Amino acid sequence: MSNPQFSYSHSPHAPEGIMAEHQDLVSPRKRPTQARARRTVDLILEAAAQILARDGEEKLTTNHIAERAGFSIGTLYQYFPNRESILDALIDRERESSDRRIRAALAKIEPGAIAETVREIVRILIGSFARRGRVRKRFAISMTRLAIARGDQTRLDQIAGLIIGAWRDASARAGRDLDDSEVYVLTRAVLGTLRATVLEDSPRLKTRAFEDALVRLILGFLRSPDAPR
Amino acid sequence: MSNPQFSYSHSPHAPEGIMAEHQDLVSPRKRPTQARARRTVDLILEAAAQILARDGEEKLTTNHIAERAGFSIGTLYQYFPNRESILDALIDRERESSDRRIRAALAKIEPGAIAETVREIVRILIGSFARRGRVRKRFAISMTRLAIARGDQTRLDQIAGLIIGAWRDASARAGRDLDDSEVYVLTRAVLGTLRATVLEDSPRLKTRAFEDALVRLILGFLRSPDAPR
Amino acid sequence: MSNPQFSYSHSPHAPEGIMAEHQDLVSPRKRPTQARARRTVDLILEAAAQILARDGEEKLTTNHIAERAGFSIGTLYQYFPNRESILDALIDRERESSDRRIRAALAKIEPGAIAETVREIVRILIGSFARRGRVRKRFAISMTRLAIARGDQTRLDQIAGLIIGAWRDASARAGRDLDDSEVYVLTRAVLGTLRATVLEDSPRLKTRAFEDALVRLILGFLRSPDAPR
Amino acid sequence: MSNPQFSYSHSPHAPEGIMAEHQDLVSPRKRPTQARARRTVDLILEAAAQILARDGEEKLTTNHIAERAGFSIGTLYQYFPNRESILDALIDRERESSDRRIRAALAKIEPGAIAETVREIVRILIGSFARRGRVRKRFAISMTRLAIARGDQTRLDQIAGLIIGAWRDASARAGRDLDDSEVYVLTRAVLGTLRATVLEDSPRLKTRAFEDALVRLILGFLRSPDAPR
DNA sequence: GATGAATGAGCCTTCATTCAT
DNA sequence: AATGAATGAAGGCTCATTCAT
Repeated sequence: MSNPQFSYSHSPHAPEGIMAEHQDLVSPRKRPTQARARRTVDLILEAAAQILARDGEEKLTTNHIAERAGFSIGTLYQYFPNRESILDALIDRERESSDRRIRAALAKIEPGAIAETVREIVRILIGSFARRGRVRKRFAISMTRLAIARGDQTRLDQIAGLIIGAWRDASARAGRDLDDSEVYVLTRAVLGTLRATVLEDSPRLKTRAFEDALVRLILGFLRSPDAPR
Repeated sequence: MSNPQFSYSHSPHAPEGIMAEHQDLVSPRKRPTQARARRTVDLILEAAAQILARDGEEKLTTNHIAERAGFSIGTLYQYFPNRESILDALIDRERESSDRRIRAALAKIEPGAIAETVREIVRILIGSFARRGRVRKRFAISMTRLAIARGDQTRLDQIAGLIIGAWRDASARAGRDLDDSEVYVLTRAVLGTLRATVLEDSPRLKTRAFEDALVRLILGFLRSPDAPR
Repeated sequence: MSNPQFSYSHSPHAPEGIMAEHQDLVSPRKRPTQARARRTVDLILEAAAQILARDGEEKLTTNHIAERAGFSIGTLYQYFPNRESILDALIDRERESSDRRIRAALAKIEPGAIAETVREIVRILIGSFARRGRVRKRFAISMTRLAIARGDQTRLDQIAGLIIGAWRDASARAGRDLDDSEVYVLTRAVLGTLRATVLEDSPRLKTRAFEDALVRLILGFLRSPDAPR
Repeated sequence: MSNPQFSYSHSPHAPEGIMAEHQDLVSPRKRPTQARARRTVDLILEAAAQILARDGEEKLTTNHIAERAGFSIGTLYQYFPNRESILDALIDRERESSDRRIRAALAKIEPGAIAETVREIVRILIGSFARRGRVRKRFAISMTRLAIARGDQTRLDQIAGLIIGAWRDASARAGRDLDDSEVYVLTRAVLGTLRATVLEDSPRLKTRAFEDALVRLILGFLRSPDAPR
């Protein structure tokens, strides 16, 4: 989370108690303690997401958001201290829902032949990116851009780490373990490919050939004879 | 080049003689004919690059550019029809200088063992991105974002294609050739990794371990037994 | 009315209840719902009218209007989507007040000898233009120019038509009726004369001789033996 | 001429010698004494006229004019002290050519029956306005607007006066002569009608019915029994 | 005589944010 | 709690005009 002290996402996993006790100048004007308030925040975020999807980033103004959400601009500022915080909350919301989906899928993988496990993982990742594309291409792209601009690793990267871990366990490999740089390169390679495919809006994403190539990339890397020199 | 008839980049490869005979009332802008004018254009682009590097994209306004360049806003608009065109010219300039460096380096590679060739290529690419990183991380990020937003594949992708080709020739491989999806994934993986490393401003970029891992990624992919399953 | 769905003139004839249910992101601007807002719109229009009168068309900039009205430029744009719409509203306002006055006067004419009726009408028209002249010659000129530039027939033309109709009824003429071209020429002649007199700022406008000449023009035309030649 | 001390029109009738001996701050930078200079001025005016006709008033900028004329902006300012003076010169040029045409046509009218004479005059006037429309509607409208904005009576009005005079002679009328107001109204009525027809871009202008109606307007006025009351 | 690079006030418009009601 | 009127810095851009070469 980019600013853990100031979260607007109401995910069941996000502890609500971290919030500051008293509000300084940058904090929200009002703490959404009541059910109605929570609903208002959701409506505002939903409006923002809609605008991002339908009209694009440049239309994502505070006034538009308030209007689309059906509130006055004043109300919006009662829940968010500034425009930035709305984007933050939006990104958090997105990331968390994405996280949940991937975690759930990973939990279902049964340990087995390494090739099978990798393919399963690849499918989950592709599905994760593809879903975004399905909902709203524009939204996905914008969210990615915003997250990157904010320096967010998009929790997917962490998850990618987990995947490596999962794979590590699943495999009964002989040779030495992957070192930091190798993990780093492998995750960036896979995620970078997926991101590029989404950004380019390539229809390849859902093809079998694409999946095969990604599997080949990972397995080839893992099975490669130890570091050349 | 986004607009071949109206380029501001003075690359030795760009024919200078295409100048239109007659400009109508809606044509972009005056073309810099005098030496002073040419220098002005360069100063403007340089100022834009500086702002991108030091202050970030959101400060890249026409007024700031003009100010930093030491000209009045009117002068800027004598040479660029609008803000967009400045970005275009900047991207062109960047891409061309990058292209030249990479091409020059590639030309020096001597055919040899595939592993060596791949390592050479990786070094060239890393060098290419490292230089960017050196100049200004922010600049690199912005340029990449701008190029992507414009649908530019950043000529690096084409070059990546060339690399694959070069590799193809260099190797006396038996098995079948790479198909489209495989080339796609391989280039995106390598470039994606490099980009991520720059964006994250990771010190890894210049380490031997990183280089090794990238080489392993490529060779592992190439040597992988044909399509799994 | 140039844009009947979005009128700023609070004429008693304009139904106020047409307000759109839902405005999308590109809709003009907020509609003045509160009393304060309504007053603001009026002040803005009043300021525009003043500037037109005192400083001329070229000073009629959005910034000047806002300043003279005593508001910030932002406020102006809360109620008008662009400069154009201010001019439109101004023209509407002018035309409606002019219409009302003329209609009211016409309603008072009692049927009688044609010569008397024509003279009454002429007096009403002169009065209508004279009032304009009183306010501000510059304003009148500008309004006329703007209205014409917009393709507006300035409702006066319609009214001129009504006059012809009224005259038609009033007279028990034998000969054939006026044809299109004749009506056209007669209205343009009368209105053209009045306009020229205002534009030239001629003191003639309020003289008896001028009134006589206009009456003579009209009666002469109407009584003229059928098609010459 | 709006500013007799500063004429750029090279009509054979306009005495060239009135020009000020030495140049003050507002005067042109250079007196076009040589043939080449005169040609330059003509080219500039011609360019301005073309832009007015093809692109409209809003494109009539000094830079555009210079460009279209094939000169640098600097050269333009060597012959005209400012934008205004170009418009003035343009209007003069137009008016003079129009004057000449009408005078020439009037000279050919042979004295005869009043009805015939009036019809001849009407035809000349219609032809004068129609020609404008034929060449470039936009140009005619713009010129008229510019002339009016400048308070020019467009010499046509004077000429209209001459026409009345001509008619006066031609007719062997009994009753009293026309008084000032009557002349004023009659000329404004005729000219106003013609102007309106051009501004409205009405196809009526060239019809026989229109001509008939105008004739009826004039004759009706002239034959009308003396001022009522 | 001619050029064209340079100027900068000023135009229209947007939008995040505040605050009185 | 909510409203929405008001704000004003800032952005992109135009164009008449000047002046060194």
